[in-house]
Amino acid sequence: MEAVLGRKTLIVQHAEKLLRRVGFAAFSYQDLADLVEISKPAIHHHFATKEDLGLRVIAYYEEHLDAIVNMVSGQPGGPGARLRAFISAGEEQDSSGEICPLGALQVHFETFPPSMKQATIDLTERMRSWVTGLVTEARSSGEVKDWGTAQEQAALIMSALQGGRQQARALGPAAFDDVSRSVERALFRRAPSNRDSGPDGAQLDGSSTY
Amino acid sequence: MEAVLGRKTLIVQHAEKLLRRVGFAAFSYQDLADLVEISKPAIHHHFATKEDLGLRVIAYYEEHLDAIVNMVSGQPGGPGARLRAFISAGEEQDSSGEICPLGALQVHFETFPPSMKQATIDLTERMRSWVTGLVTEARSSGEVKDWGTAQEQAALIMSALQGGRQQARALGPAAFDDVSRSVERALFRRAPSNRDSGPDGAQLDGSSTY
DNA sequence: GACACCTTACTTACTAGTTGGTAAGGTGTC
DNA sequence: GACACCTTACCAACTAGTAAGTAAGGTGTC
Repeated sequence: MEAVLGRKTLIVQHAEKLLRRVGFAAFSYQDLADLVEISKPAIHHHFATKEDLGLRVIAYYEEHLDAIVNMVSGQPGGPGARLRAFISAGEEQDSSGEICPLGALQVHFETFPPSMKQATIDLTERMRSWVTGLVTEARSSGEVKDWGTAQEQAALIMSALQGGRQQARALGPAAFDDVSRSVERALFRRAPSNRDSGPDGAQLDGSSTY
Repeated sequence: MEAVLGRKTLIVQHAEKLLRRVGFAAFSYQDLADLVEISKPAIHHHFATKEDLGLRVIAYYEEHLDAIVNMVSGQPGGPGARLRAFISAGEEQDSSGEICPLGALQVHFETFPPSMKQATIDLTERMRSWVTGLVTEARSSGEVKDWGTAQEQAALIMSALQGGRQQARALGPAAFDDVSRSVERALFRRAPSNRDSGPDGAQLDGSSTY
């Protein structure tokens, strides 16, 4: 059995990669079974329906967001540093061709059953409100420019980082770094901290951030 | 036959909507046939393989980009006005739940056959270089802030507008307007021209812009 | 004008293979 | 024996694509 990590967890991890790579409708239980090296009905044993599996994957993303929130809140420095940490969290991860989870959920929205649509909406709204809070604090500390509202700035950050990951699929990883730098320059009064200092910044466990 | 618009064109139009809504792998020839009200093999008559159809849809997007380029270059005012016209072109279109074509191509990239992947890369690069040119002109006219490079600013514009359309799927159309306004405020020295003056701006034929 | 011959645009009926999901049973551990 | 976890064998429904035939219309040539 050698369940070092638990088969169920392994299934979810492979499923989330497939969801992000090709979408929910475009991968089959058989694809997943081949990756996990298990029979197809064994997947059904853990997740009776594909909808169950999809919901679990979204829950996995919720946990991923928790990890980001913790990483950012544990960042040394003031609110500005925390916002910067969030914006640059996605940089210099290999993440070749991997798009951001939230973007994947939104784009494949129409292929979801209702329960997954609702979970997508919930996650998006939670993310939006958290980023808006982050921006609000950074604005009141005076480090961030004050054009527009905090909500508008948060919308820019989320949309740009999400779109950037996708552009990188066609243009290569440098395209994402352009966006990440650009977001920071558009928002902060002072220039970005030096970005190409190697892998010293806080890094998350795995795959691309938000 | 009543081919007012041409069956072939009608097939392409429905296919591009499906591609944008659910992705390339997630719609079937039967889905398409039902929409066009024609038999499934009749679609095969016009497009022997799904790949042929996909390539034609991307060519359709190329034409759509041509239309945007023409609309923008025909805009009264200087380079700044042209850039503003591009940024706000996607606003106040109903486009409920419709994401931008380029984003759809990039996100569904991995489900494409090689020829469609290449066409996606080509279209993305053409778009990137055109937007970068637009930004470069607007910068030299002094209307645009000069943080970062023109390429970085162009990357921000494209990514943000693309991500914004997707966020709107989960958060409603207002989320996109937040982004659109935000992009303009992040880039231009002067505040945006009044945006809620009703539908008087240049509008394109149909569905969501880039 | 009438016949031959072509293309375009479709139809119904089919193929081989894949889809999510199920039924029944085997094997281990507590 | 009860449960977790897995297997093989199967199902109906669906997939892209094919085969074969039909109806309409154009374009020659006599």
